[in-house]
Amino acid sequence: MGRAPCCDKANMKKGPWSTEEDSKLREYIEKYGTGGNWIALPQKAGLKRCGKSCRLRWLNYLRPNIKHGEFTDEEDRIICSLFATIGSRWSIIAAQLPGRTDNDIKNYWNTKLKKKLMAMSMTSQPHRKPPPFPSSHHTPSVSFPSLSSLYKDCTTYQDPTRSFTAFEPVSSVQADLLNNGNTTLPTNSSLIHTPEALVNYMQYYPVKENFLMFGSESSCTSSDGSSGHISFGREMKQENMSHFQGFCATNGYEDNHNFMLNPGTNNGGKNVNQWAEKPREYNLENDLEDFKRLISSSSNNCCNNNFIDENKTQEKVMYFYY
DNA sequence: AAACACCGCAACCGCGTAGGA
DNA sequence: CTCCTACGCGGTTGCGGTGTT
Repeated sequence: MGRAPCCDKANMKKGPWSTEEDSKLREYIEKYGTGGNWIALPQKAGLKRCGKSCRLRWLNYLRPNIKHGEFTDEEDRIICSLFATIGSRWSIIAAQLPGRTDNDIKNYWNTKLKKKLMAMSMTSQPHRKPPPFPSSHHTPSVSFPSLSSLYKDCTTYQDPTRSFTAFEPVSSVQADLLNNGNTTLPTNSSLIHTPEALVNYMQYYPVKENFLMFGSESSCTSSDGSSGHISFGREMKQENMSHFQGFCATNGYEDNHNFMLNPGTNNGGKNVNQWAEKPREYNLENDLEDFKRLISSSSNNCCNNNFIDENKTQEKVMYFYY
């Protein structure tokens, strides 16, 4: 037995919104507000739309002060940095960018920014042989060089209840979680103040499909990855923080070949907090110089001037190999 | 000029969760 | 405590626009 639909879809209009619908919705909300009830709103406003659809239209398009158009370099930097820190928590990222919606940022990331980062990675490491690029619903993997370009200042971001710093594990709670996994945390690993520290930090990231992993495992088909939302604005729950276990899941890659592959709390009934053998060997030491070079070469530019023409390098930018 | 391919964005879908009954 | 409803989120889809052949 399936989930009950949120509304009677048979009588609901779908697809693009007309200007008439837009103005109806805007006028109603400006006059009466949402009333805290999106389900009832469309009927009151005289719209043949699902409440969810109205909400989305309002939040993503009609709401005042919505910013459309080009993202600035600063916005790029914030997005990348936060993505590296917390993964695909678009609503949280959007909260740091006034006027931007989570949908906007998500689209921007998927269609442009990710490619920019990949392109930059390729220009930085042209000798690398490309592996297959993960499909779009796979974990959003951020390459190290791209992060290095964003690294420069460990920006601190705010949310309603706390602040956190890019590359900083978002909560100390994870230390407890990790210790439960028979691992010893590197002490004082929560902040990275130098490029070298960042490189060292990389040793603690799990690896999947030859990609370094940052933030959450958000492979996220809706059935396996969307659990454990971070409840910013409310007290953080411990299980929610398990997404961040990937930040420092071992006491050193040389000592521990296990990697946290599924840091989520629920993986569709499959293994939870599963430890698995490191999928492949990699020579981090050989890459250190590359990483450092990338850091120094790109630390002053975020996702901008160093980017190559994505249209002309599509073959390249679809791959990144570390 | 037409056909095809690609891209970007708006919108939809389904799930997890909060909160009230 | 359980159930139910609505909300919010993140992943995915589909369409229209643009570029390429």
